[in-house]
Amino acid sequence: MKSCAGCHEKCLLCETLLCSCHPTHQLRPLQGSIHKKTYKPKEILFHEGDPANRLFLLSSGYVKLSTALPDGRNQGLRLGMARQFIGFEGLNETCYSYTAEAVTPVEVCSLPYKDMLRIMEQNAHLAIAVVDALNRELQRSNAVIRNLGLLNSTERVASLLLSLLPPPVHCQDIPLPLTRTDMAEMLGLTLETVSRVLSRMSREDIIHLPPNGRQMRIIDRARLAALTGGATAPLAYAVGA
Amino acid sequence: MKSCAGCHEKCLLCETLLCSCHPTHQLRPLQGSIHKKTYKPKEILFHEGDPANRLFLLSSGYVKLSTALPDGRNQGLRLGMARQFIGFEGLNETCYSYTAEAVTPVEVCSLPYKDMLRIMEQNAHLAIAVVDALNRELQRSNAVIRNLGLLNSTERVASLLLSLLPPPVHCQDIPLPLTRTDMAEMLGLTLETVSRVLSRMSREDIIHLPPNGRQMRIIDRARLAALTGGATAPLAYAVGA
DNA sequence: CGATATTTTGATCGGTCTCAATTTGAGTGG
DNA sequence: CCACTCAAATTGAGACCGATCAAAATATCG
Repeated sequence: MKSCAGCHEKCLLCETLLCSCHPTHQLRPLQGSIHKKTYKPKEILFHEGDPANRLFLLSSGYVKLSTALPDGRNQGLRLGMARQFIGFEGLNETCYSYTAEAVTPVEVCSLPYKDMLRIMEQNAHLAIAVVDALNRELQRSNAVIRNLGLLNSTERVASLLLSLLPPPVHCQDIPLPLTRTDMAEMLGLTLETVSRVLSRMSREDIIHLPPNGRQMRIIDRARLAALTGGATAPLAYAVGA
Repeated sequence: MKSCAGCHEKCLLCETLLCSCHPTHQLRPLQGSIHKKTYKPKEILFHEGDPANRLFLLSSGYVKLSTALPDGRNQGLRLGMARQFIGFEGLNETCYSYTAEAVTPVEVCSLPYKDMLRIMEQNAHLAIAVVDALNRELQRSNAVIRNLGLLNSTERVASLLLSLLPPPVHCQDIPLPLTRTDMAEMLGLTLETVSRVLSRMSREDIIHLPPNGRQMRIIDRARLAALTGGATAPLAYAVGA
């Protein structure tokens, strides 16, 4: 974990904060407390229940956020993507309320809550930018709730796949490797059900499943969209800043 | 809809804003744009898709927030309770992303987004208070996602009932009338399933169902809690500020 | 009291889970 | 390069939970 003091052009957190801090010098004293770190796939950023005092901003890669019941049942909440905050909910708590695990190589910046609070106190524009970001997350959460409450297994899988596609309309490849278990945990299904749905979609030439098993390609976006049950809103996993 | 200029002691929005506005006079010019309004049960505050330009703060009563798919399937998102914001997510959108309907007599204050933004710009403490509130909502949403993804019908109903009980531990009565349909829509179940689960709980003397059918009383909180599957976190519907 | 909405309850159906076996792929060391 | 091991994915058979359809019972309200 090294300080971020000298990497303005590469550190998203610095960048974000600097952008919204008109008197730039306000930020200087903080740069020592902003840290940049990389994680390999399957590495844990933090566990649910860990004492929380830092917030993270994802520079690149994907992070799986999940929460569990005492009996071990595990539920995926969302995928953290570039330019999103992670662990912000702990701001006025003592513990993280979910687990964050890298699913790809990941770069994050982090800084202590108390420093973030200090910056927001001094800079209302930044605080408003944060309000904005949280509002967007809330909308994503609402879409997830809708989908879990209303969609059947096919609709859920279709929505997930579409929401994982990056914005360019012509893009076909899903840019991250999710196991059947990962998908099942996000969708409130079992891995077998996910596998069956994907197999059927593949059989019907809607998607292509490489022998690999994880990476996937969308062949027929229109037919896939027709399977979502009209859950139009990009299911909240994707959508960049 | 009357102005709120003269009701500092009764208007939660004024109160909230005044509390966090150190130079109180900053707020004065806004009071003309803060409006107080009351709604009767079943009245709609706003519909999903309506053009959005005001945010609401609930002074008293309960508001059901829900979102629908194009084919009509409807999903409850949460119950808005006293001291919570409603319609905040539209802050940088053009439309409300869900429908808000009173389930009890309701008092709300509202003001235009642009005024809220102006106050936040001038007052970072208020903006931080908003960040706080949104973080709490996000945690509630995460609990809802967890419960929809992991819990069976009995566990869902039990969690809902417990989450509807106001804080005092000895309190037994659920303070708002929800129809079976309301509950089903919040829980991702059918009204028949909800009815069956409630009937069984009543038969086993865990709850009491008045002939009324809507108001309910918790008889054995411990046994009800044992049915939640360890979904400890108050299911995010309740929990006051 | 009659009309309507809501709830309860029953019978059946179907989608998803569960359990199990098999297949496939990735990594390792000979 | 080929066995071997281990993890992940696929596929099948059966069970079960909740949905669906239908009817009866109970409230609410004019």
